[in-house]
Amino acid sequence: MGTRWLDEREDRAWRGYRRMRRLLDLELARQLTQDAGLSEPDYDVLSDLSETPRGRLRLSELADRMLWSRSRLSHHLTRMQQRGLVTREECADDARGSVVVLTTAGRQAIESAAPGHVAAVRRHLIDLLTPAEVDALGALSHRVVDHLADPDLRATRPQPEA
Amino acid sequence: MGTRWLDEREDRAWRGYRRMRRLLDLELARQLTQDAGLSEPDYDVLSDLSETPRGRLRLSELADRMLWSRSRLSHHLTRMQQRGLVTREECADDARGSVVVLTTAGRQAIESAAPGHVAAVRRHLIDLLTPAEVDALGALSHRVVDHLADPDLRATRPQPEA
DNA sequence: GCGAATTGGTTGACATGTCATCCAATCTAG
DNA sequence: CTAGATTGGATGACATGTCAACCAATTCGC
Repeated sequence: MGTRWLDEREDRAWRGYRRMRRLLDLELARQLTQDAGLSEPDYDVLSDLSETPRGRLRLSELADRMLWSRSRLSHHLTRMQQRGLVTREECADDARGSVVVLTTAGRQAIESAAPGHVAAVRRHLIDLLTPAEVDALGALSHRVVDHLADPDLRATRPQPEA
Repeated sequence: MGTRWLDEREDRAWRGYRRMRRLLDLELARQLTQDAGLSEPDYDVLSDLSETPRGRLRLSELADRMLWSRSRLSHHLTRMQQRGLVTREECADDARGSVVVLTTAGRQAIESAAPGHVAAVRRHLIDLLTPAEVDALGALSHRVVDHLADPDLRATRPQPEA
């Protein structure tokens, strides 16, 4: 069977998406390090932590939310720990587990970084879109996410029933 | 001045975009390594090279197209060179320069990887979107790219006239 | 209970990316 | 022409990410 290549409009969307991705990343990373001394991964960790009631989360729970491997998170946390942004505590329920805890410095870092970061996200993305485009992006991305999260739908051909 | 945080729909779009990014990356990388033994960066290098008439491009020209630093590209090329996918040749016009050349093996690699890769892009993204959404994504991403590429527009406040 | 399988997390080796520096070739101004 | 600035690219040191192996605590089957 011949390959269905991308037609002109599909190609335009795909190339545009990848270029946008890359440029947006570069700019947001630049802004973050310059204004707050944080990398994007740092920001994401702190941000997810700060959204929980007391700034604490099981390592695996945090990894799942971020779509990171436990290994990656563990490595990253040791680095952030050395900079005083987070600490690890032992887990009461499960002696294997560890709980990641936002330090005061970490809380401060994310709180002072957030306004500038959000402003950059607005300036370089959100505020450039019409309301309809914002909704379209929301709808389309969630559809893609749901699809990728469902192992059955992800396969090339229909899967045998469970 | 208070921060203009993202409202619910903007937040939904922004989070969705980032999750989509991540999951799509993971899946496409998985598919590429598994089916073709290439990483996404490998694929991009080969792809850009193969789009030129004779599979040759100045290193800096390639770096610019890919939005990579020359350093990154240079490192990556030495690795790809060791695997026999590309070679470097001296540049006739400019003795400092070097020309990146697609080898036969490199050409073969991209040609055999492309169909599966495009199919994955379709399956996990393009074919999940309505034609209107494809166009919207194309339009919006190009707008963002143009904005980020223009140093004047990128700044927080209006720049002084040139 | 108890041994086997599983899970949560860490670690080390290695691949990849970034940053600053360096060198040689080119360009520019006088 | 030629000294100084700039450019194209390579390189080494270091930060980050991945993968496989590992260890200890938990869970599962019986």
